[in-house]
Amino acid sequence: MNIGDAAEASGLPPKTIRYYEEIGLLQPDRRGNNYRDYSGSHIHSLRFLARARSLGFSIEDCRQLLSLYGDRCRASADVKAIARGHIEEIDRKIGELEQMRATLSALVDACHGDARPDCPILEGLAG
Amino acid sequence: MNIGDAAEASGLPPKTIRYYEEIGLLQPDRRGNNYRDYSGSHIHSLRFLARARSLGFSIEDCRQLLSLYGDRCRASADVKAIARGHIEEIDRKIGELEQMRATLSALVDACHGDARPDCPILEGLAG
DNA sequence: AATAAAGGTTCCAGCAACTGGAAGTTCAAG
DNA sequence: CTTGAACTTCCAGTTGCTGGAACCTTTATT
Repeated sequence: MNIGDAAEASGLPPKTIRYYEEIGLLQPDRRGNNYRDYSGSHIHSLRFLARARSLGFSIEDCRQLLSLYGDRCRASADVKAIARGHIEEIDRKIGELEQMRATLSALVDACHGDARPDCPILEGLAG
Repeated sequence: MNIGDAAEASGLPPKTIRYYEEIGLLQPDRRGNNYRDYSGSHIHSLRFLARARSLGFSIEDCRQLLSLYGDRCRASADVKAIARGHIEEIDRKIGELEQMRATLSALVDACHGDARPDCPILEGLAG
């Protein structure tokens, strides 16, 4: 299967798939014409990667998850630990964003937002 | 005022301050020895930038906000529009993260997380 | 059979917003 | 006078791709 079809099948752009190969996430076979050749299990891995990335896992997390995915003797505890760590990270980010949102939205509410130059938002930023 | 003191006064690292200069956010004076020289109003701008960045405004947003901040004839509506746009962006990000969190946390809850290889998280990622 | 279009290949550059490090001034203290 | 801190510039690396150039192979059309 050519990279274009692999892209179609996995939902990842060809560029991204080549990039994943470059950083050693996934090594496809090569055909006589030097074209990459993706098997069913490659496609499976690509879809796995696509989902893991869409859930916000870092590339390094993905590397570990993929390795655990391919390890028939893995302990589910290892996977769970990575996922838990990632949830904590997500919670941290959500917290930060909500903090920003609250501050910002207080400033926006205080601003009349018309043609006059007086502006509580800028004043708030100026401190 | 030297860059080290400006860093101290603004809370931004010297590297960041130089970077802001490089991208044209803020032009300090130069002394005879080629050292950068920051005035009170420079410090004010740096603190403004530090706060705006900590609220998640992009550098380009900051550039506009800083320009509005320095414009005595600005309309507060312009500022409010930028801030509103940014809040929307924050809301979008929060939404995405919460979506991820929900999916991920369902997977984590389904995973027994012990020494056995059976793992709903990996199965979920595999699709 | 010739050719054009589509899809493959490599490599290099760039995005955001810094950050680290090297190599070379200049300044302040003892 | 020397040591060390703080300053200068420039280049490389971070994360995770993405765009483009230059070239090769396959496929479709004439």
